[in-house]
Amino acid sequence: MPELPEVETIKNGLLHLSKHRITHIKQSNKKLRFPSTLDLQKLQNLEIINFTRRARYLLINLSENKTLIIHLGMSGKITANSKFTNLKHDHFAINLIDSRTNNNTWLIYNDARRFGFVDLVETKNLENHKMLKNLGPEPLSKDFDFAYLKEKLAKKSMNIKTTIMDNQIVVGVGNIYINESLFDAKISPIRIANSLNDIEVKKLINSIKKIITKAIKLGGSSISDYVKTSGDLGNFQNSFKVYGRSGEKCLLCKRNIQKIVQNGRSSFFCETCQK
DNA sequence: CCGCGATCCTGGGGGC
DNA sequence: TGCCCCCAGGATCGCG
Repeated sequence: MPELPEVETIKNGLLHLSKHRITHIKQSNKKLRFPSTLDLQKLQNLEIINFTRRARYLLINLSENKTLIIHLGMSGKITANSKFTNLKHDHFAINLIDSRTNNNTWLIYNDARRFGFVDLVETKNLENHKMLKNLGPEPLSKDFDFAYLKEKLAKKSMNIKTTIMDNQIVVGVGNIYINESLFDAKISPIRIANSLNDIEVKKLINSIKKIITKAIKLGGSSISDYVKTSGDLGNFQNSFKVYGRSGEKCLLCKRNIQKIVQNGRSSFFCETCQK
């Protein structure tokens, strides 16, 4: 799925649709992650105020104090098109009109695996939504700092990789970016979280911020499903140093990159460079 | 409270 | 071409 850089890129690709008015909505009857009790026709005639993001959730702030929450699961895509052609796995499509120019845009949500979801809430209740209320800090925020992470890791006896992927510790760092961040920090994914010393905690924070920042700059990582709202691919996949490179040579020491499985997810790392 | 595995889905790729 | 198995940017739930 899209991790934080992919959702941030999608959000940025939609900003020009702020101030547009919703005129038509198409919705399939397939369930996404949750059985759909939401009737998107409620969106008719609402105006888009702006687009924001929290963790991996795209938030569309609407008139009448409503917010549409969208999560892309593993394979969700959002594109902005001049036409709606109802492709396989299109789950909803929202027609937007720019009142100044009468320009028409379809915002289309497509998700083959249907692990994503959509919900509509009163904006004042947004932070209390069950999917949002227990989230940790944003990785690029000041709150994600040495003192915070040191305290969190001290209580964790599982491996550092799985720990960082826990959204209650820090949000949006998924399987690609944790693998890349641990390589950058030269820390092995199998290290127990509470065994990291102060220098390692600082390095890990710096590496996560650096990798996430670079990935946003490059428009995210396109492996199989992810595309930008324009339909174009992201570029960070060309910067992978360990993710997906098992059996290939480490760019630093030339030994082979290893692949192991931790909590059901693949981990890629260099046993020589990461301690 | 913790760690771990199963689970929700479809599609692509490799082996045979 | 086809079948079968494994794998995939996530996150929750239930078990011991």
